Amino acid sequence: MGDDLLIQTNNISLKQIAESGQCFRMNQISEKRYGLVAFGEYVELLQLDDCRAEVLGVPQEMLPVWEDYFDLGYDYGSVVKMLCKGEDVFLRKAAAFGSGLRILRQEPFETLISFIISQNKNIPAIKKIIEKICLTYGEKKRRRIKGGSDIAYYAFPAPEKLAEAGKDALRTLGLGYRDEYVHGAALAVAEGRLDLCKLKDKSCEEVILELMELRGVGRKVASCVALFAFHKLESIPVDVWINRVIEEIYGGSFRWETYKNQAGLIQQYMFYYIRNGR
DNA sequence: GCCCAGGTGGGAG
DNA sequence: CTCCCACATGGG
Repeated sequence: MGDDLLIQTNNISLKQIAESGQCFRMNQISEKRYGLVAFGEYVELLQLDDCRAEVLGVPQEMLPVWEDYFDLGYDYGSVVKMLCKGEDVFLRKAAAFGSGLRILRQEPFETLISFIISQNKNIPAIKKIIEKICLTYGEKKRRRIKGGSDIAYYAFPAPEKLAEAGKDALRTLGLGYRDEYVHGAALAVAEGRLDLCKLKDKSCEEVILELMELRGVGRKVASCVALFAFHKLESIPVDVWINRVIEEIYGGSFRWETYKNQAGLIQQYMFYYIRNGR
């Protein structure tokens, strides 16, 4: 089986994280329960109360990885408090509304492919295609979570699998014109031209520029990978929603420099609030 | 049937 | 530099 990881920290909301648009394989099962596939494992997440959550089905040796995944070492409470006390009315509301958000440390390759797919697509469509990719090319596994039934799930495929698949086969999954982008990125990683492991230690801007070498990866997608996989909190993905905030709330420009190493997190509060709050 | 989606690449001005 | 368009597909 596996052990269960009890997470005790302020500012954790599974609901908010699942709806935050940073991950695409975290799905609600029931009121306070979510299912998630990552690191080739299926786990279930349980919201116990405002400051406690539980990860069910974690193998012993994977405990540190999952603690890392949920970024337990970072004090989100202090950022929320700072914003709620600040003068920016919009950010005050945004931080209060999304106070349970966290920036996950997701697997780089999966994050890269996911956000290549995300371009010009809405979140439900993105999730559907990713699931189809996993179903078609990912390894099939089984797992029983305590108090649940036997679950079959599919890991996110390795770069080699998607590289071998070829873009014509990928097209049939509904990727549209993104087929060559996905295939090209998988090939670059599989052939070692792009070493995702090495990016981890580089600066935010270096990560973004290197990822932008890939065809189909612009600044927005690269920024998402930098933020949601490599945890570069100064990375600021600017999409149609953030542009909408800047236009409608801030009259055309926003001073990101004010928030430096928290800019990416600020961006996430904005994104979540404008889409789900007001 | 219509509009739009966590954009990008390419070209024109 | 900024504007503008095509791109393939599907959700609401």
